[in-house]
Amino acid sequence: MRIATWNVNSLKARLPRVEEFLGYAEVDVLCLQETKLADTAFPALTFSALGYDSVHYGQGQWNGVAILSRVGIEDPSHGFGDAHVDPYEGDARILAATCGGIRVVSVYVPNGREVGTEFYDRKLHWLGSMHDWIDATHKPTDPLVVMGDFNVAPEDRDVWDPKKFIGSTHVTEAERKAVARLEEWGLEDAFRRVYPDSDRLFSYWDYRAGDFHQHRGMRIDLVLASPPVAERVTWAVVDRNARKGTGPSDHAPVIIDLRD
DNA sequence: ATGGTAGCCCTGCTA
Repeated sequence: MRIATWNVNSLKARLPRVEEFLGYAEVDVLCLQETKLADTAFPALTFSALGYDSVHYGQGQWNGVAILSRVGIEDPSHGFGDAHVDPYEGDARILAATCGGIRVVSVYVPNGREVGTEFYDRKLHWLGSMHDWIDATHKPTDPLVVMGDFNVAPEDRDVWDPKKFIGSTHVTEAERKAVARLEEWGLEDAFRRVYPDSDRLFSYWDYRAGDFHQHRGMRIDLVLASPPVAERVTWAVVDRNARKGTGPSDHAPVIIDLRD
């Protein structure tokens, strides 16, 4: 079983690239973030024609998350539920569904903008609420994968130049602790399981200043898997070709293979 | 000092 996550930075602008990706990548499950579409504009029929069932949780102009699957898609749900505060209430940032026996969660964590702003504080709050929601509704023994754009680089080796990021969002102790808390709960960074000793393996490159071609990137798109899923991981890759060519997203897909 | 690009829609805001 092959699963993948991709922040597409507008599915309307990126649909040809997503169709192309589905044509060669042989993914069974694909989580999308930043579709920037209303649910009524989501191209479910296009995906259906390619063999994928899909669910979408969108709001229109911003955010928006989706799950595509060719191994079934059941019991979709979105948001944290009434028991947990969503400091970005109204934003379409989290969607879950069961695909091929795994509870799959597609997440788009708030960016945080700048340290010291209310946006940064709400990002940390949002990550805390996601932890509490996961803890209240799942068990580490469940087959669970939480994947998407976390807007956090877990370690210094996950950014192109740690010195350049001092004082910036995505790398602060508090953000990293929020991700580490998910790992303490039982989720494992599936990409790191395959590449425990590698550095500078990025999933995002700013559009500006030729960052992609200068290898100035960050690894902020994560696949966090519970033990029953993590122990099935056989392979992982960032599809850097999807970041090249005409009209790419600023993120590349992260692909994880699981043994059956 | 604050660039550089892309995508959205109130050609400014968000990333």
